[in-house]
Amino acid sequence: MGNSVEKTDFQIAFGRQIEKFRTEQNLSYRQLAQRCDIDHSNISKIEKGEINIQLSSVLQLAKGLSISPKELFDFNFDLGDVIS
Amino acid sequence: MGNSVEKTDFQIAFGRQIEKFRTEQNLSYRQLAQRCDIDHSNISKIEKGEINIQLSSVLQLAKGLSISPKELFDFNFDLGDVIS
DNA sequence: AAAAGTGTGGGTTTTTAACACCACAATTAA
DNA sequence: TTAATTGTGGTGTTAAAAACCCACACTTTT
Repeated sequence: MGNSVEKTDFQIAFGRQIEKFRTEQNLSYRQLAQRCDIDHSNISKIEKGEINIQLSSVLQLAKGLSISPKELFDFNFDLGDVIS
Repeated sequence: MGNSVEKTDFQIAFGRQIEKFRTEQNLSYRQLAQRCDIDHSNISKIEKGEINIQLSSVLQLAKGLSISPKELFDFNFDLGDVIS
């Protein structure tokens, strides 16, 4: 039932970044979706850390938010917590 | 024959970053592979921009190179060139 | 009140990367 | 010379992202 994919802390932190930039710009899921060619329902899942997106999607999100990919990763994250 | 995935400028630029950090630390593919749980042959492909890796792999690479994910994206890239 | 927009979740199909290998030529070290 | 290491390709399997759709309760706008 439901998700076979686990949420990782990194995915969740990344998702929060997307949400932060999206809300700063007063964009809805559907509006951002239109700008970056990602389905609005998937953007919801990305923000909640439910999917492990690819590099191409990172780029699309950066484009849709008009920021550099680097800024999307501008958050604190402890690499020591990475399991494998 | 060969690759179904096209190299994008972004993948290539990202790959160059990996190569830069890896060579700065005098690591071979196999040495980096050991540190980040990614097969050495795949690291070769990532550096050449041949694969569209996932967020989890970005994190593994950052961990293997002992740098923040943000630094991996610290390169110039013109979002205006993004097609879709 | 009606219409439009919102976040959210479900489901299906197609695409594709991760993964775990193997093989080999060239280089470097013993 | 032999052995080890390196970068580089190829392959088949499997899990999951991406793309697409829809539906619904709730809020905002008209």
